[in-house]
Amino acid sequence: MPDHQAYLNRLRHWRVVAPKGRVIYEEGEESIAFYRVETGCVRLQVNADLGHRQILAFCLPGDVFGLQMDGPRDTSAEAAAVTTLSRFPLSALAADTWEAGPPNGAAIAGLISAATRLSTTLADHLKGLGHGSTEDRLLWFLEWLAERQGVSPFGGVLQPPMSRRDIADFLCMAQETLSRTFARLVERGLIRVRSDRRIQLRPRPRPREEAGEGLQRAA
Amino acid sequence: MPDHQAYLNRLRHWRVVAPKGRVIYEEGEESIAFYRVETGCVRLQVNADLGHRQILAFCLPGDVFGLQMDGPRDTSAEAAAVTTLSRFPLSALAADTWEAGPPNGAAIAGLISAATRLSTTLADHLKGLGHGSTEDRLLWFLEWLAERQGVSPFGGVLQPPMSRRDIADFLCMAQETLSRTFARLVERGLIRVRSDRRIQLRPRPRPREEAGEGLQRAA
DNA sequence: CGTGGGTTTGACTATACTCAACTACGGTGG
DNA sequence: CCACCGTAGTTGAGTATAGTCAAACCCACG
Repeated sequence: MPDHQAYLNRLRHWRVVAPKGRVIYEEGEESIAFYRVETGCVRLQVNADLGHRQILAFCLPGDVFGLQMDGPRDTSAEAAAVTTLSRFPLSALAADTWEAGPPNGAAIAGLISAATRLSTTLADHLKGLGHGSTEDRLLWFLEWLAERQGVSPFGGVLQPPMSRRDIADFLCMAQETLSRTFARLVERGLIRVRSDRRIQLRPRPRPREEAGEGLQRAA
Repeated sequence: MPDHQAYLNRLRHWRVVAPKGRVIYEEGEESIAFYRVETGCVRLQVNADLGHRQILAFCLPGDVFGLQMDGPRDTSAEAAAVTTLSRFPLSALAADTWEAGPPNGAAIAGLISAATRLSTTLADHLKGLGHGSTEDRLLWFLEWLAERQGVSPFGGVLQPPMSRRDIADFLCMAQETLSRTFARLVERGLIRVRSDRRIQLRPRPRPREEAGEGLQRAA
């Protein structure tokens, strides 16, 4: 759907399939290719010692990641679920290998657009973490996922492709806290968790007077 | 110093000066130009209601920001101090306006590199916020600033161009907490705060055995 | 039917936030 | 020159939120 896809398709590339957990590249490696997610989910992350992880971004179908011209990777990329990718070797960006003639202004715009999109994603992430309680953060995440999966934020059913551990590391909270936060949202009637780990977003929290605790209801 | 600067200089651009607090652009505006910081400091931020701010990035001399081909700005940009900028209208990216002939592979690489650098910055920010106490976060910030200002992380003297309020909003903590955290670092001998708001980084925290609590040293 | 990973629950603690007052500094004007 | 004000920053007290450690749980899989 986004414009830049058209230009990417003119570059040399091919499909690869990554099973869940597969490492696409690791922090510190030299960059030799970039990728577009076709199906599944990739997480960009940094691994601190002792299993402490920080997930910077989830890449869903259509997202381009790993696009940097030089230098070592600043994150690792791993498949958070079984994933198919299009792999674009960086060498394909050399002007003489373009299949459809030399790049024009629009093509450049498309590439920059692709490169920029990750910035937007990261910026959104920072905004989401920025302030707010754990509930706010989780709701923000669910909303984001709803938008990306094309389901209504009111009543839609989400199917998160990533584990709860992943979500916790993405939202910068302990997985226990995430679990409790889910429970609280269920209590408040904002979501319903299905047996198969799918999540139904509930329409309106049914305006109750719980908000005004001190209020006396007129009899 | 970075490669992409050379390619940027071939684009049409001019200098502008922004006094402290000046708004360069605002969230939601259409993008018509991008910028490079020459001197001073720019903050990229989102303004929530009620003065709640979240600063996504500080741009120091050499940094390029605002480079996106279309769509509304996803952040505001304001001068955090008196700042001089180079302004590049987006129209300059149309191939026919290049002053030194049509773009080549290297030029494209340079532009993508410029676009990518912000991603790296945001990624670093996420890593910094990720985990760690307020002390960790502040130390990470000071280290970053030291590197950007080219002073030694051991004994160097920093001159933060931004206010403490800005730093607090950048590190996602209340300004009171930031103040206390500064105090704690001073107490621990890690930094010294000069009268003119400059900060001296102290060499070594005097290696104590607190780190290896459980370790037995072979006699 | 047992094993194991992913997830949930419980009890306790610590860290950082809120509200609030107070201080230090710089500029402005009488 | 000094009094005044506004902004930026600090300090204090109390509280709440989320982290840690630990154990139970559940479901998929062999």
